[in-house]
Amino acid sequence: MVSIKDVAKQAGVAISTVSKVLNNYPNVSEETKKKVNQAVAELNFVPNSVAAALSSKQSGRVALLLNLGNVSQAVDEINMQYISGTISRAVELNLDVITIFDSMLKNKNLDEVVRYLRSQSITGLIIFGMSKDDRVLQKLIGAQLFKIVTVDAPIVNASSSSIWIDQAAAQYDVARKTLKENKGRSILYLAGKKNGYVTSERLKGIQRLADEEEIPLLIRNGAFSELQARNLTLRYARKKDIVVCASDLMAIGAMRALMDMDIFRPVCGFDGITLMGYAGKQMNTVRQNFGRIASEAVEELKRLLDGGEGQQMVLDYELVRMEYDDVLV
Amino acid sequence: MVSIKDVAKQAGVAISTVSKVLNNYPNVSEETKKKVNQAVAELNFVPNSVAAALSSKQSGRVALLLNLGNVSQAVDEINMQYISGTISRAVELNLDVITIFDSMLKNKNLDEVVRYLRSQSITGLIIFGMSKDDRVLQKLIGAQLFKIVTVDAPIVNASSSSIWIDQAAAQYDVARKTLKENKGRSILYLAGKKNGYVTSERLKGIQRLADEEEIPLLIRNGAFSELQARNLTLRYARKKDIVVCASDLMAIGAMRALMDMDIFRPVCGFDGITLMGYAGKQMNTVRQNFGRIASEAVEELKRLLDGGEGQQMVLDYELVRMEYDDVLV
DNA sequence: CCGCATACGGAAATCGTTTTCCAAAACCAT
DNA sequence: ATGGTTTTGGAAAACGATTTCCGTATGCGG
Repeated sequence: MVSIKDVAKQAGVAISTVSKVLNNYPNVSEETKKKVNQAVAELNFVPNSVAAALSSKQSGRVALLLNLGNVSQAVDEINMQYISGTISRAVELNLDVITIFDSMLKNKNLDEVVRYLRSQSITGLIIFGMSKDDRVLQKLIGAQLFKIVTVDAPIVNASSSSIWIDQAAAQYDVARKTLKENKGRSILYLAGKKNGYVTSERLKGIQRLADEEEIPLLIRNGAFSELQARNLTLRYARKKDIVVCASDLMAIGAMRALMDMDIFRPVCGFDGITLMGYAGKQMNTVRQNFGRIASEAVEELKRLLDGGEGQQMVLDYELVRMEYDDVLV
Repeated sequence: MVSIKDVAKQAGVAISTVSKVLNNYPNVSEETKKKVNQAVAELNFVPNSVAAALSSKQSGRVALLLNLGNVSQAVDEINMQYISGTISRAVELNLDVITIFDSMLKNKNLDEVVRYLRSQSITGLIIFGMSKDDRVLQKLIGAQLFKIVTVDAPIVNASSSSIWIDQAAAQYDVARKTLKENKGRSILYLAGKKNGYVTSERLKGIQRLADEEEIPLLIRNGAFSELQARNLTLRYARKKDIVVCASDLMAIGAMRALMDMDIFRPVCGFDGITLMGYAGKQMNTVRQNFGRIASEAVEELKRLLDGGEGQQMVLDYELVRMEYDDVLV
């Protein structure tokens, strides 16, 4: 393997000089640079990032933690956007991503998880969709070994940042829009998984709407499950004017149930996934730009790794109405 | 940071001895092992894999190349199964995966791609869904720097293996089943993207069926696109008894078109993705177990990295009939 | 032309392992 | 005891970069 040493010899300069040229250090004359670059080209030299990491003690390695949740269509789409968004931006920023699923962490003891990350020289973590009191997350923060960026799970400390969209506002907005469009006077709300951050935020949003409008609000826990949403809809939808769901998948379940019952109720969802187009009816939903969120998360992590202070960022969302034609490719 | 040196001191042995214990080398007495392990525990020592990689020249780093193709729901689901299948197994085998999307490679010159992989000390590649004469793939093989496992793109050489399912047989089977169940006597076949390996294999399968049954076969190129499948169905479905599609997504497009036309034709797909449940009708399809394929690919790569010879593997598939209840969670 | 400041380039230590090679110790049969 | 194996443990040289520190050119003003 051709090393920096060979380049130095070929260029007739010292090893350290080559390193300086390679890393754009000052105090190297143009002439020397040229010599070095030529030697690099001639020898087709590629720096060994492993050696560089060891030497500089900066691995540039970052782990991406994903919550596979109850595996489903919807989650796949979201996770793929997270993954591709993260990786693309990371490569641009010269970070090196290894992907980890929470399912790989379950039934492992927490120390093992930390050991694994440490052994991999991982210095930064991007964590998607993990509730803020998840024990894994707590352990990772507690270890104080990593810079952490969480998405949709606000944590506050100097070496961590959080990014989220205002779930309460979004839930409020989409429900309100649906309510107004249909002149509804009561709401069936199918909530997400218990104890989740986004679940409780969205609950706040819908609660605020009901309070402001002074209309009845029936809340049932649908746990982000299509089947549960379906069953709850079959059971409760007749009694309320509109069905507001904490996720698109649930909205689809609700819509299907309504079609089976042969009654009409406006339904709205949350997430803006493609599957919405297959629900059979138009629906309002909240589009979160997951790719962009991921990309921002990477940038934020980079900032932390470069010594920046932790901060909180709120990104925007968009209300959309989805139907089949929107997804056809 | 606590290093192997500290462990050696604490245990009262030499560095090399610690290393031997850590890596299960022979010729270390039980007693010494115990001392070392105790020291490791006391100091909470975690080996630095970067240093190990540099020293041993075995990075254990592997890249996973994914074809995002025309980004869609279906592709997301398949890719997620590939990714999670790959990563889970890789961690078990102590390989270290970095994920790359072909979209990150487009409009990069090929040398850059190789340089990137080299600089990352990547020694093995798992490549999903890339046609065998893709220029990137060709370049990677040509570089002779990597052990490669391709999925659904047979290549033959000593440092490469390929895994695939028998696309022709699967296409034949599912189409035949659909034909027989419905006593059809003619076929409209909507094919996949031109020049793809799986496309041409599946074509062979459908062709064989038509030949054997001595029935008319109309082939149109639908490029794995839902919209194209829809349009082609609108145009040609009346003339044939059944519609055989080269992918589930196309099958859904076809089914929707038929519903719009208000005529009935049996449709079958290929892949077995969840989305099929939302098509509105039951359909036959071929279920490929993408997770298992990924897992096998990782094992095969490990074998290659350990010095094994390249080989070809054919995995099995399964005919299924999918409907809404199958996907409800 | 001298002296001083600055730009430039090089020698060498370092990062934390693995691995080779060798010496010492332990064992065994005679 | 002796000599010869076999275990066992240690010293030291890699691996391929980065980075610090220092000495020498170089430039410039006087």
